[in-house]
Amino acid sequence: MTRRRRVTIRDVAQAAGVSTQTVSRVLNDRPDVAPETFDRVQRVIADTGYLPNMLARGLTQGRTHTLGVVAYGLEYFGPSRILTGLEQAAAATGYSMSLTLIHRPETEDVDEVLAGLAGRQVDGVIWAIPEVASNRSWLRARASAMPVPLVVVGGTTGEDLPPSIGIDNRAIGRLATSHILDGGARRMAIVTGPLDWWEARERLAGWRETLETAGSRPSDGLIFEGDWTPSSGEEGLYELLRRTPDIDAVFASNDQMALGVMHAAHRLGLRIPDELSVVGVDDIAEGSHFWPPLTTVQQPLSEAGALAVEVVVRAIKASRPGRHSEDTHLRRVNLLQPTLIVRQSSRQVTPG
Amino acid sequence: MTRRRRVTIRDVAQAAGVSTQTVSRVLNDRPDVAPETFDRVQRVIADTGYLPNMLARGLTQGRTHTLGVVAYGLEYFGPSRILTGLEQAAAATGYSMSLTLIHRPETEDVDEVLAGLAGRQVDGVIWAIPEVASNRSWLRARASAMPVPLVVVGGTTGEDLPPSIGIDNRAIGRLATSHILDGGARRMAIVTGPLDWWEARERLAGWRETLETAGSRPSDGLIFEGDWTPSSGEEGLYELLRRTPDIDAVFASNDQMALGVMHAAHRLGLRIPDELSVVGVDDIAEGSHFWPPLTTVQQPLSEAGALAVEVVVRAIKASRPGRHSEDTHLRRVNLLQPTLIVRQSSRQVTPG
DNA sequence: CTGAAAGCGCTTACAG
DNA sequence: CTGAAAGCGCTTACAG
Repeated sequence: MTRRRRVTIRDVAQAAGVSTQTVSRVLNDRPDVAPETFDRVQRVIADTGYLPNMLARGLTQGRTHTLGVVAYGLEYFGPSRILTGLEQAAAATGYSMSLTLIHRPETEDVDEVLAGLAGRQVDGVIWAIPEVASNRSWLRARASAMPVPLVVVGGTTGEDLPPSIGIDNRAIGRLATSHILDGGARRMAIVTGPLDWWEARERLAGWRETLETAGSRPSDGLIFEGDWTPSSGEEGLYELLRRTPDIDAVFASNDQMALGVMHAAHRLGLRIPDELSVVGVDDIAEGSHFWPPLTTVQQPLSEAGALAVEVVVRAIKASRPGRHSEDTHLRRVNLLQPTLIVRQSSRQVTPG
Repeated sequence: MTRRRRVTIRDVAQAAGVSTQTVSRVLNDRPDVAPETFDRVQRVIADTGYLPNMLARGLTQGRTHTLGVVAYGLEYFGPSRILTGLEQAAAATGYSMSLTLIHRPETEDVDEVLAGLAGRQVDGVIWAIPEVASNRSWLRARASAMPVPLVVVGGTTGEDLPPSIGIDNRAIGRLATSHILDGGARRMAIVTGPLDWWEARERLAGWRETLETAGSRPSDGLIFEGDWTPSSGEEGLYELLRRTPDIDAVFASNDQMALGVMHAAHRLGLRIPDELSVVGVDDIAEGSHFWPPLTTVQQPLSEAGALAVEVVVRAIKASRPGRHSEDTHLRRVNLLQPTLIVRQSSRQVTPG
């Protein structure tokens, strides 16, 4: 299948009997074209199926209307939702998306990823990698060297880092923990995510804070470090019960680990929620049909993605020549609030 | 933050005291450069942090090393795995990925999506949209009008359609059904996906075929059409039992619906697998920790994504001038085989 | 082994 | 309202 040469602006100009300049005016909807000329050119464009070459346009205009997105772990719930939010907001704003996936969140060879995006002349970069280990510190150096704005989604950033959009993960821990306390729990354990993840540490901190405020002692024996998988949740409950047999509630830092905890409870013959309250995080689609249906904390993930696009697009516009306004309306750290979803895996306040 | 002007090939040439032409030779690793010159230029490149502008390169070379990917339903298991496979294979082959998400699989306004990709000069397109309703028929017309190769992943295509990579969904139905029959089921129902989906119809056909071969009658009363969600699985079991009270096994066309079926069974006090065998499809991460752990059929999804990249890249190379070889080594329809994963939700063959 | 010229397909000032 | 010229940042023949 031989592909024929593509139609160019010259072909259109020739067919319409005008200069390429005039065709360009029509393409860009400039006002100063005679209505008659406009129509004629438009007709030729439709007839020939002409499509402007965006490479050429990008080369002359110095912008590509493309956002570079660097993400990790599309197979997980959070990242895939964030990405969906990103893509839709980008499309709605007229940007297309160049996606690069990272294999490990704490990887260090992202220099070439950023270089690749810069070489492809993206107008801005959205960094959708969770904060793990020290992967934020090298981002600092890289981000300032980038020729275009960069925004982080999925965590927080400090003073000298790019703007960020994240979920208030400490609030997640507080919401889950107070709900469990309200249900009358006397001994609440936690299965955390990997503690080199910021999100995992924050959820733990929220749990700890809330317990302390309530006058309870969040001892280390009540903490089990999982790895986000159902298996680690299962293992977690076994281990926690071994250490502290009278546990009557578990806050699992995601729904998959909560499922593992419930699985272990079933094996041990522990009734949920009567003997063990279980609360997760994420609100995965399966949660409402677990046995029993899982109480969980929902995060506004696609909203975070959408906001990231909004912020980076605003930064792009602010950085264009002719506009040297301070970006005061750009908050640097944005934290969105989670929502508790109560189902049957947690004991409720008993009236009276 | 004012961004300084980017370094161009001219800057490098000037600093190294050579022509841009020579710099270009170094960039592209051409052999005919004096070693000394090569080193000098390379050093300037490193010092200045020069990055070739890919737009300019694409404009002159007529290729962008970018693949356009059109996908649907990233929040679902299948699509997200396929996308992961796609991205990794693309990256490994030196291609970057321009991602567009569709909101409904049977949508008709994808003309502008394809036009957008063509305008951005992608070297090839991967169409990762499931076959729903008549969305393949309009693809036919569009695909042949595309100036670059297009490959479909996630279904099959006919004679006059682009090459396709898919999973053998009929085999999925057969695998699940024979496994259930082997376990001694006497009355097996099915909860299908939406029947305007090719995958759903094929899994149903595999179920039907297998039952017929076994001498059983796959009556319509044993078929419930779900919508892939856990809720529809739950509703499905209630309805099926109403119609046929002696059902002792259900093949659910995905794991989420299988979860819904198990949920309904728990509510009804039906023991799994003793009174009801349940088998799903997908092998989602949660399945191994359902109660009981779910028997399921796994699909090689990321392999399908990787193969799609391989096929489209081969087509790209074949379509480049100077190479008019028939693409005989390119099978047009590729069907990958699924694998059964046996856990505890299905009755096993009892020896003796 | 190296460079001057032309061109990829557009848009941006600049004239008229 | 419209066009001739120059240029975006590269690479591709073509000379030497």
